[in-house]
Amino acid sequence: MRIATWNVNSIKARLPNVTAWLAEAAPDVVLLQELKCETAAMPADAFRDMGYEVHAVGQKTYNGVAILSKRPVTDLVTRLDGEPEDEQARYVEGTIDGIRVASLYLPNGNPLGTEKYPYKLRWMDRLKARAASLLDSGVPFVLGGDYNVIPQPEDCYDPEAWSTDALFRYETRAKFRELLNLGLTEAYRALHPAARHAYTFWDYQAGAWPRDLGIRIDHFLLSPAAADRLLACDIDRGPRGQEKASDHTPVLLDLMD
DNA sequence: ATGGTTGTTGGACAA
Repeated sequence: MRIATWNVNSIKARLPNVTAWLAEAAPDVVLLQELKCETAAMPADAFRDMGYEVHAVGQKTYNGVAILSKRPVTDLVTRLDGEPEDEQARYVEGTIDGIRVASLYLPNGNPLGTEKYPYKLRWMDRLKARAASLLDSGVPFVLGGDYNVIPQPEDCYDPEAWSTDALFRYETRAKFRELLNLGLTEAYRALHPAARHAYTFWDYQAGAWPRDLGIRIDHFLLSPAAADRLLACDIDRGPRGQEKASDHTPVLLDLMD
């Protein structure tokens, strides 16, 4: 099974880029983030025409996640437990061929000193609780998406400059490690321990892309049973260099069938 | 040190 994750920064603005890339990369499952549209406004027909089921969880203007799948998706979950008043569209999860697969958009958390950062940390606690529950269930699972977390200094171009940012500060990385220490495998780093400049996001500003000033924030976290089936995990920088690109580029995961 | 960009939206806000 081939699974892709991609923060598209508006599915409407990115539709030609996304459909062209899907035709070439041919993933069985696609995890999208930052749809920036309401659920009903998701351009689902474009993906159905390519053989995908479409399961979007959207809202106006901000956030929004989706799972596209060539095989049936069952038992959909569309939010994380723990904060019933939270209406941000950041999580969707379903079962595909016996694997629980989630598309998540973890809060950015900037600027520090506002409610945004505590919200990010609480959201990470809620995700950890969900992962613990899935581990208890024994089902293999893959949590993919935009984590808005730079795990290690080698995952950004200038660790010193990022040291006080919500994506990299110590407390954020510690929470991410808590998640990993449940027993999850971060697929890209597990397969490419020495990789440098393996970025998934480059800011639109200040020539970040041509200068390769990026960060690695889009990840796949795998349960032990899913990690046993890990074949490959790679970043495709191609889409970031195209016209009208998202500021993120897709990451691909291959699991043994 | 500031400003630099893109998307949604029709002035900021988010990233």
